[in-house]
Amino acid sequence: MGKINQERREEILSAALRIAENGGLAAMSMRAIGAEVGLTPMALYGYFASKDELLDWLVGRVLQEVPPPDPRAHWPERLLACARGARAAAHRYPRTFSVLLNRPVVLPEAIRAVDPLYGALMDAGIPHERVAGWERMFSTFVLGFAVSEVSGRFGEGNLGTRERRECLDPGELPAHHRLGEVLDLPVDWDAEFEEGLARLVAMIEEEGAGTA
Amino acid sequence: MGKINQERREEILSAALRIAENGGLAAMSMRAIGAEVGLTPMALYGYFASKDELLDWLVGRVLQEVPPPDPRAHWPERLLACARGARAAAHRYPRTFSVLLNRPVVLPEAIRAVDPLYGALMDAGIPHERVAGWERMFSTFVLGFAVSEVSGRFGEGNLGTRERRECLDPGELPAHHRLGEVLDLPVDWDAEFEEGLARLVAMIEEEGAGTA
DNA sequence: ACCTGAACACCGTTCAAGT
DNA sequence: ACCTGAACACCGTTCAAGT
Repeated sequence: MGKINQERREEILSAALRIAENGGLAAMSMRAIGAEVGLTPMALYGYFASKDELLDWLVGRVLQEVPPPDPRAHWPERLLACARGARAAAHRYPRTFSVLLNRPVVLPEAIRAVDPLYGALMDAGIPHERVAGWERMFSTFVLGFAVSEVSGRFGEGNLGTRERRECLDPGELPAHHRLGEVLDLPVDWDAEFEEGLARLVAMIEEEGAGTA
Repeated sequence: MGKINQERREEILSAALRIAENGGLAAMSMRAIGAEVGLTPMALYGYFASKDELLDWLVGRVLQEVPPPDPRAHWPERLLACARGARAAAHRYPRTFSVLLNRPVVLPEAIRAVDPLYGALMDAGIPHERVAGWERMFSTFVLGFAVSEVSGRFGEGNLGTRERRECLDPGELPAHHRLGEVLDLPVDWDAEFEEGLARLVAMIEEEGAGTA
């Protein structure tokens, strides 16, 4: 077991990432990945037991691109750095990033990515038994926002919203009708992300201060 | 165009949902769906232009199972009802629910599901131009939490966490090491969801009161 | 330790044809 | 309007074989 060429494995994962970003996750077949690195598809099974396992490793590959925060910075800056780094990775790999939310991650890379968050929350004064819960809140917001953004769930720059709204019975959509054109205003996604983040940090500070 | 048997369409979507829940999303092939409703796979293309479009409709099918809140209830209760209804749907369809976060939803059902949230936020006193942003925060939390729960991202009841932690260099995971056994405590997911929800509602109330 | 070729049981989708 | 059968170009994966 185990004595397999690690560099080659990284090379394969990078190829998979490249293919997914160029043609979408559906284009990322074992055959396509193999061709990209100059191998038969069957050769990949020497590095990954199945395509499913390859996808697990791909989660780790994406997580590696979220740089760990500077440990000398104050805890709010460390939280912000993790959050912004994760969102930046989502923008860099918009077609692949959603795997982070879809797969039950049990990789070393996942634990390694969480550790700085635990550290920052403890430094904020959060009681130990509540650190994991706050980390879940924080990462759920960050990943949920980032995935919604790149998957288009938030609407693609609100194009076409108006038309779609109007082809529905207005009596069925009273709130949309009351809001009207306000819904077509452009959105500053950076600002919205930062505002949510700031609120979370403020809540963490408050809970931390209460027990300091 | 358009004059197609709607009941049959619903029947097909229910069959698709059934198959995905029994065997996972990967088992939901056009062939399997066809067989489940007693049709050739090709017959499905009379109802959906492609499997991708069928998946879009499936999002609507799942959203239909989130009951609209009682419009006579106070706005916080309406928000809570929507959130709990969505999470309940996630628990009912754990293997299918993640499609809600992965697909750019442009269906009437999606707009219909959002309308009660817009209404509640306006009744809370949120300025009109900030209603959509608050709705995104709220639904991101609800969907993100629910998807993380059913996809296993939060850890499967924390089983095996300890072992996984220990096979990593403890010097690389200082925060995990400091927290130690606290990380193995059981989690009350209902309570954690409700706590996050309560915080959101409190924040909404605060912003609404500031401009009332 | 690493890779290949042929083969198996599947996919989504098109197209011509049937009622 | 609705459905079928045959066919095309793909899948992931196994297995025996090669170096």
